[in-house]
Amino acid sequence: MENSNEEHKSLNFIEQIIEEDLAGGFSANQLKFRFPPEPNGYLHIGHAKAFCLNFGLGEKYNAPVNLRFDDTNPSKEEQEFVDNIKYDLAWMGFKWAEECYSSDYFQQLYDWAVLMIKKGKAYVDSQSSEDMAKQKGTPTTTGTNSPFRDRMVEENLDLFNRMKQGKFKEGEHVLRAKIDMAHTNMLMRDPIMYRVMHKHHHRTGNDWCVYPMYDWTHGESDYIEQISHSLCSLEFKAHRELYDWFLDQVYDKKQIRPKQREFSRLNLNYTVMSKRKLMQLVEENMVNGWDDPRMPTISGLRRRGYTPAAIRDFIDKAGVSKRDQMIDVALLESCIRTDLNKSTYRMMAVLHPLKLVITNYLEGKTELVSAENNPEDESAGHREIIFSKEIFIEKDDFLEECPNKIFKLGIGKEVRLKNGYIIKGEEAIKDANGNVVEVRCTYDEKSKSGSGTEESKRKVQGTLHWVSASHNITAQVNVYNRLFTVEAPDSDKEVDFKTLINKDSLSVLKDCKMELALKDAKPSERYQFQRIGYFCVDKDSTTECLIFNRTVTLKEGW
RNA sequence: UGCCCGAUGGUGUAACUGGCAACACGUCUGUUUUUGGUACAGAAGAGUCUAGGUUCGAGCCCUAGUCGGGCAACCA
Repeated sequence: MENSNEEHKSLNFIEQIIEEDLAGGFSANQLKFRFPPEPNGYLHIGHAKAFCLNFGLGEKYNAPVNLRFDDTNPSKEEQEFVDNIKYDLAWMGFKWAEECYSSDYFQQLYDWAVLMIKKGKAYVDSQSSEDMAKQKGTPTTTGTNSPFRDRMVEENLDLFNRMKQGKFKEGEHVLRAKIDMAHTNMLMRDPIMYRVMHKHHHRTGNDWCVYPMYDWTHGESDYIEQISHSLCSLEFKAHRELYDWFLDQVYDKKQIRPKQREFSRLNLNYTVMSKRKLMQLVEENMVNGWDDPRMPTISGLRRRGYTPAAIRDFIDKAGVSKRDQMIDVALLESCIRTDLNKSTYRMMAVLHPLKLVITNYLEGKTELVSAENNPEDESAGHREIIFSKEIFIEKDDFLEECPNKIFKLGIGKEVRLKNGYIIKGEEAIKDANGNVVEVRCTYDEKSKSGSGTEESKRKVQGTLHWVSASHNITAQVNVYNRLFTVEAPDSDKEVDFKTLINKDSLSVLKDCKMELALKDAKPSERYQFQRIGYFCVDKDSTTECLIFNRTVTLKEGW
């Protein structure tokens, strides 16, 4: 059918590059992408931009996307991180074509390096890193050649071989590409390709005593896997020149030549995104682990109650470009509200209970009231809730002298109890300090919700959620707020970001009263607590003590 | 001081390759509502960093400047 109103979704600049390549004759079935995390930390919302982009492109063009662990530095990398990264990606709903490891290519990389030595394109340098740093020059001054730069091929071959055999100590020798010590791009000044490391590798064990550097490894790995478009963040822009140079050393024109392109990384306000800083928060116990619901990690967001759909929607709305982006966390929150609004059951839970006694309600009487499970979804049906003479309402929903325009219960003021009756405040019982500890009220017997009576249709200012005082469960609620007090905790290098942590980022409420229907709630289930927000059952929850994490508040009015 | 990127409402992203600056989030109004939620209707808010130039016409092209970011790990 002709669709003249078809929404023309504009392409981001990466998609435009791909479209241009396609228009220029590149075959669509040669398109191939990759997501290349280093297994030295947990995935966070910033990585989500990269993996949603790559896997999203794979879905859009029906092209394979490899998951490649960039594991060239055994001193920082661990199997634990590999496992968690895979778990997160699978949870997000992404399917990789192949699970690859840069370490799978160590032999090929080594062989190529030997070839480069033979062609006079690489040499073994035997200086200290300090000396090499001095010779590197600065962005404005050229570097100087290493005294070992013109070693004989045979000597280079011999040394490199013995480096591999483990005959040297760490730091004694490195293999360098022979490019140009006067290059304006510092990365081109004879970059290091291999260093000696006597470390156990999570996959290759103790097979290797030399490990390749990122620049030498990444592009060649892309080439080996025949990746068509190698997408990375902006800080690698300057590396592109080296990426291409290394590729030139091994490139065969019959093969696909990978193309590196760079986009800006995603920042979220009121949090930090660097792996190093997140690691610090974990190690110094400022949070309870990588999956603490306050962390911007995928595992933290998951535990907080975020859904894959909401995260993907967020990344989609954030877009892809080449300028620094600091995205308002309100956008993330809007995405999860939109998703949860249509899917979650509405429940009644009182976080700060205040006892309310209906003086004219029969002692010992109970009745069932009907509640809609989800007004956004007719098929979700209804459930019944026990109503009784004594109930709990939210402390904050009672204001002794309450003006009519405020939607709360007051003395002499009427409100509706959700799904129940209209009540009128009569008396506030206080303790010695003047705190209200109980409220007495009367109810209008004819005002029962859904009864159809004139009285039930009365308009009152305010509808309160409630829980029967003798028919409820007590549960714990973790109320989470932003982890930092300022929008950009890491913007000022003079200020330690840890001093900017929000002291109220977590409050644990242990005496919350919830309706009986929540009794069998299971970990990771999500609910809306009416008038409060969205909550997710925590994984540490037990049948004896349910724990709910607040995902996000409802959009706050007034 | 060198090189490389970038600059569009508060935030983010568009503007079909030069033709009245749009969308989302946020903000504010109103309507509906047994959630101060949702839904719906509407409003405010940028004249596209600055100055020149090319052009009938520039957010898009050119030049210079300004501002922001990146680049000198045996990290990735």
